[in-house]
Amino acid sequence: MQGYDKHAFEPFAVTVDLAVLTIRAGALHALLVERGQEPYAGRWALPGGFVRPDESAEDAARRELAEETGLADVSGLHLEQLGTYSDPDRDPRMRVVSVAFAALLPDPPEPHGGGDAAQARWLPYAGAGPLAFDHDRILADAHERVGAKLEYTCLATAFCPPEFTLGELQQVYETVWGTALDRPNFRRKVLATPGFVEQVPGAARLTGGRGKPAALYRAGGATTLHPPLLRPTTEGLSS
Amino acid sequence: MQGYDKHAFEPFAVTVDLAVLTIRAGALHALLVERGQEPYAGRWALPGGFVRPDESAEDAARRELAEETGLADVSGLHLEQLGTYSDPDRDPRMRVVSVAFAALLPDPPEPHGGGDAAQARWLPYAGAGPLAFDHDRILADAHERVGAKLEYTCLATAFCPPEFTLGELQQVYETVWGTALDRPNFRRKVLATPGFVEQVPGAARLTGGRGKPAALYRAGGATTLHPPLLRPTTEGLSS
DNA sequence: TCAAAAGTGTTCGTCCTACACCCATGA
DNA sequence: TCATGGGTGTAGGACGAACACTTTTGA
Repeated sequence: MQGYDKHAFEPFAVTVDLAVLTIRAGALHALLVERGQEPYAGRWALPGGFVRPDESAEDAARRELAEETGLADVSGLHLEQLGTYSDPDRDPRMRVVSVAFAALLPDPPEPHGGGDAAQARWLPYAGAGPLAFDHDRILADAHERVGAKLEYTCLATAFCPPEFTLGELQQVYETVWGTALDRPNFRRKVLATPGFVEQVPGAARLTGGRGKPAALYRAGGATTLHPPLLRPTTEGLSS
Repeated sequence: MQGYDKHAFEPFAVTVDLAVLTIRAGALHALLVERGQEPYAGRWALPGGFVRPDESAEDAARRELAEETGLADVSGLHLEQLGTYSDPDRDPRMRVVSVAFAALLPDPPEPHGGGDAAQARWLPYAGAGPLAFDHDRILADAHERVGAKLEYTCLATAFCPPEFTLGELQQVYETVWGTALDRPNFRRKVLATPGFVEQVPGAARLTGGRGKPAALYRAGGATTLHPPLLRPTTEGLSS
């Protein structure tokens, strides 16, 4: 640990990769870009890019998120660091260390390739692979992380528009977890957690064309969920 | 995203920082090194170092862990990526992106500075700060992460020697969480989780000099804890 | 015989689960 | 009037919190 010398070490490129998730038509979708050149030409990949000299990885991720989605304001979107992928061989061209992020957004606006990348598209999570580089693993890690955080945080509202019904909120859980939930119990659980959601007074909306109009809710101030909303026995043990 | 050019971007240094935690004398301790030079000369810092060209961040972290603790075999220790800290100003000398790891180990052997760094020492977690760079935040994030993972994983055994008593396991929880737990209930909870611990047949050990000898247990094969062992109401809400 | 620590039993309340049932709306 | 989805009620069981109690050791 003698004095730093900018050339005492092999230079690393530092990038960000984004696992941008949303729920469309009852299925989990991810935002992907098609690679035009080698390596992995023609394969789908997570959007991402270099971290610039004057920004943090978080800054870079939000910048890329805005560029790739084409959204004017991404400041309210949930963006969370997933982890860093640093295998020496993950990019055959050179040493690239990538900080991966998961981003969650509500109703999916069709993206336009406003940024430097090729056209980005929403593809169903199931059957999206195989992706370029180690992006299959990053995307799977993002799914796993989000699924786990639904249990003990109020994250689910990040998938919903500003005003949503409890049925839509439940669909978030069911889609990410891939399981069905009991509606009455889900409803009670959510409403019993102070600050998870708050009702929009007097508002209601029809959902499936038919049926009773559903009351509308907004995300509340709470971030954690005590007690947690556990997904039905992932593994075959107790309870 | 034209072809990569090794000089098209500002070079980044990539390092690892380690939050090495243990429990000594009923208190959480962290392994720290004293800085000899500016910046932050004389301050304590987390051990760490550069990621080498041919290794991943995980490789580098385990290598540093061996060097700093002086342990011959660190392959069994719990080592987990915490996150990446990439604020452009976090190191005044140059752009350093650091991948932080949390490591957990049982009974603390006094480290010798076998590596390149100055003597590393175990300091109590409480009152360790202020540390150099953003290491206060990294260390706090490690504590928070470990505390949270105790709830829903079998991580606590990583703080224990190969054979331990349930009382010692309970001390891990109480020390990390800073709360007292009911012994009978803790015991039942742990034993009711298949694969959390398995009893060493016939073995027993005196703990406090007095009292009934405690049965010894080994870590089991399970990694997750269903249902979770929640810490007593962190925040003042439901239940 | 006392203190200390391990280990067992029991009670009581709360939460979760599972259903059955009613309400409002469009076709 | 029927299908569809929102919303309420309720009985039973599992689980956790609290605490009394027994057991085994060293002093």
